[in-house]
Amino acid sequence: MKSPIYVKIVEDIRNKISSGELNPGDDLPSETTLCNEYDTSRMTVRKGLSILSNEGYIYSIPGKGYFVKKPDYNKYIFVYDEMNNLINNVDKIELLSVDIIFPDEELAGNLQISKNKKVIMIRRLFYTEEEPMAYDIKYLLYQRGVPIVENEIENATFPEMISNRTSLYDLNKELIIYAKVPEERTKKLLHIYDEIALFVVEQKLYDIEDRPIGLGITYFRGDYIKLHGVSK
Amino acid sequence: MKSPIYVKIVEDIRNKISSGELNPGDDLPSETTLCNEYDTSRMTVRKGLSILSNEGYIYSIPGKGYFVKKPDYNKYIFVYDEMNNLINNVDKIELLSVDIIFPDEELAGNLQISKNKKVIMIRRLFYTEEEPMAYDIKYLLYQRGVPIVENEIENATFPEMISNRTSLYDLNKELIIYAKVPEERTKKLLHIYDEIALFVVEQKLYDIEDRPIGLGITYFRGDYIKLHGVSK
DNA sequence: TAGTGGTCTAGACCACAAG
DNA sequence: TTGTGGTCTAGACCACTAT
Repeated sequence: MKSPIYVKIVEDIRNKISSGELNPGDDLPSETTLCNEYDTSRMTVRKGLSILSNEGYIYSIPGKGYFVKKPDYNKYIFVYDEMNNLINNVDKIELLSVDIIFPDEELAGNLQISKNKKVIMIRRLFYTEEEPMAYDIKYLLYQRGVPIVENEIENATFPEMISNRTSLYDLNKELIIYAKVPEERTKKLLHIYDEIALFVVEQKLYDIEDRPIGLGITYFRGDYIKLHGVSK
Repeated sequence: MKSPIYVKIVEDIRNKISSGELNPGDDLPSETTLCNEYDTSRMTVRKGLSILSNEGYIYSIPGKGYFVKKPDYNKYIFVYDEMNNLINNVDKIELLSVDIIFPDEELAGNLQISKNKKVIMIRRLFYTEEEPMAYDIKYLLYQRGVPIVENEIENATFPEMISNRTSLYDLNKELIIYAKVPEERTKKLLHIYDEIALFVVEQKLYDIEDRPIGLGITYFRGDYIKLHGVSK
């Protein structure tokens, strides 16, 4: 029933911040002051302040003190995986092609390689309930000695595809999303006969030193996908 | 030049995890074992483990030990604000209307209110370089005594609009994004003459108890917006 | 020089898991 | 009963900031 002292400290200060009693830029009482206020040791006070700092409420400047931070009210967390979204999940995948190609200007720039480096191109079609819902292209740096296992490629998400050469813990990723009108070729692939918008997701993978590993572009039928994000 | 002991502990264990020497589900040495390995005190070991835990590499179970966590390789962080995106920023805003309305079925459901509760509807048009780039509608719960300051409404992002009644620290938010073909009315507003897709962002605001405060829908011209997200 | 936060110690007691 | 992590103490030394 009784909660730790540091939780009490966290709650008190958090309340003061969200109620407006403490405002962004204001300084907090010093650690020793809080030790006296809560009749506890410095390590306990620091544990509480460390939590508030991790939660983004405060920050500290050595030699000066703790200060209230401006809230980050434009940040959202999205869970994205080309196979699953808010309104439809992929239940069948057709592997259209796997090729070794030389990149054009744009792709070479994206992958930060010269145009004579080989690139693996994988094209797939995603289905849901027998209907094509997305056309997917991945470009991966070609690496000698790292075999392409078609079976694995066929059903893998992009991070999974490269998990045999880069640890998923070390992978940096980037998404760019936008809407666009489909071209004729894409309309055919996705069985689009009426006017339907495309929802495009470009996914870039980088290694731990931020060198590009791969580029993926997924063209979703606009009526088959919604992405969802939350603050906190 | 010399770094703290806990940093060394963090780096060592993080390396073991990303190199594959330690795998998801594996257990780590106990705190006392690490105390001996690094010839340091328990609080120092715990500081290191606490950082790894915050970074999502490990978790602990009281009485059992520390374990390696599966990486969260589908998570992305987006910074969204209806006024600014990867390719265009809003530089002029036209306030189309501010009305008090009664919600239809759908809106009442979204805001979790009955249909006889008043709702404020704000319609705006966003411009960039004299071109309309987005049509924006906000629905806010009507609160007696909280005045509508047109001047503030006109230029505010959604979280800013309600910052006088709910602390930005306590605000929970949700985004739903999708692509769609514009209706005739929207095409006129956004000066769309060719075929152009719409990029739609629905933004829901909740108070700290997750009660809805407002719903915003922004219809961007597809050629004027790209959103950007990163892992980590 | 006095005050601040950052690192660290060598103990302690507790609740909980497992054998 | 032993080992684990969770909480907490009462000190210490350091580097940095402000006066």
